[in-house]
Amino acid sequence: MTKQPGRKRDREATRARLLECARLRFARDGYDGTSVRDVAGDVGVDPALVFRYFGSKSGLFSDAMATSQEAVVLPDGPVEELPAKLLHQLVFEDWAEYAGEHPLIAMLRSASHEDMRDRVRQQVCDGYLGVLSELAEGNDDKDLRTELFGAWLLGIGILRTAVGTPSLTKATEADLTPHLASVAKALFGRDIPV
Amino acid sequence: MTKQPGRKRDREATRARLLECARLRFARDGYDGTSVRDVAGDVGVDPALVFRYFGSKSGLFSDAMATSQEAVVLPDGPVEELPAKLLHQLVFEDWAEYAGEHPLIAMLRSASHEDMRDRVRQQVCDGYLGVLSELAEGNDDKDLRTELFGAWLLGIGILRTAVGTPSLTKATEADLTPHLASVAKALFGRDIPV
DNA sequence: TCCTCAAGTCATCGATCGGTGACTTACCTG
DNA sequence: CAGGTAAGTCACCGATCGATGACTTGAGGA
Repeated sequence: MTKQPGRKRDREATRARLLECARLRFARDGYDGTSVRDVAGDVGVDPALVFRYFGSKSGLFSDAMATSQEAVVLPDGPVEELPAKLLHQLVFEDWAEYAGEHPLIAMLRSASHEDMRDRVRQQVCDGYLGVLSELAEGNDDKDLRTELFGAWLLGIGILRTAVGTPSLTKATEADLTPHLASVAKALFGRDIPV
Repeated sequence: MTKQPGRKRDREATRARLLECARLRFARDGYDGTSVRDVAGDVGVDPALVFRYFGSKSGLFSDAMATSQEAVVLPDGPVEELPAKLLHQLVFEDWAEYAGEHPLIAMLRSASHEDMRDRVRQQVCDGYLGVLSELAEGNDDKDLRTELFGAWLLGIGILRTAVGTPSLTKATEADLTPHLASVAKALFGRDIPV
């Protein structure tokens, strides 16, 4: 990712590399902890180029997070397998691109600005909660129970990666699956085989 | 909280006011988003005084968070009431001193530095998880189930205050208690009246 | 080959940050 | 009332930040 004197001049490729490095930096160090010079230095390019391409630092941030949203692939398949799949994706998948943390958890680090909060909420609601809502039945408080289950998955991810609580950090996916099933049954009122 | 020309020169009182305003700033804007000049301006004092009292910005941060830890009162009483009390304290109590958010959730905003992560982990483990562990029985994975329940409470707090998910934001304490009971029963294997 | 236009660079600005040391002011004591 | 001491202030430093505009360089077409 360092400057290579003989590389070609390719606007789109350079732009993509800037976005990639920006995603990693913003996720690992947060918005304030990342400077435009850092990102440009990772790509091996002059910092002024970042402003030519993205207008401002917040523009770079928005574009980087917008492209990251496409990278999150929501699982499909039988609804009974959704909790296990979401747990795997939120907690156990190796998000090397985001310094080992899930993008959502990493984004919370930069949630000081209001637009970041809106983006996280939209991604959570339209993405994960929308998938999870297929699990809930009934009309009374379907959405609430869905969000409660999503809160659990998010809390597990945060305690594991951001806080580093001992038992959850050591736990394997197999250690969590039985509890995943029992909590899913308690919230959704039906058996969820995992 | 502005400068009052006729106020007395009281080192301890000024120091306490600095810590109070620092806690609010750090919680609301994060470590990087808070400047020493901001905190000093809130108290109505010269920024240089902050360095005279706390040595550095990180010293101010450490002292502010150390004093905040004492402010967290862990509930006691019958173990059966612990989940409801913790839920109230983590989610529904009005933490006006910390811009409406629970200190733990606010601290995650400043978790870019490593010592912040250690402090949050220590506070979670020695505090909340220690209290919750009285709920778990058996020896197989007592600690894991305790952390799983703590993860849920933390996730609820984050979805409510930091993400702003719709149903959880609107939910009252009474809306959550039945689900709190069922999940506690699922994880701890015994009835928890709430 | 040479010209053109876009990709990329360079120099620099103004603001703000954490931090330092000399200075001034107010309170307490004798 | 006088003077010492601690609380609080002032001026300033070096570094870094986001951002701007003029400049240079390289690749492709006529």
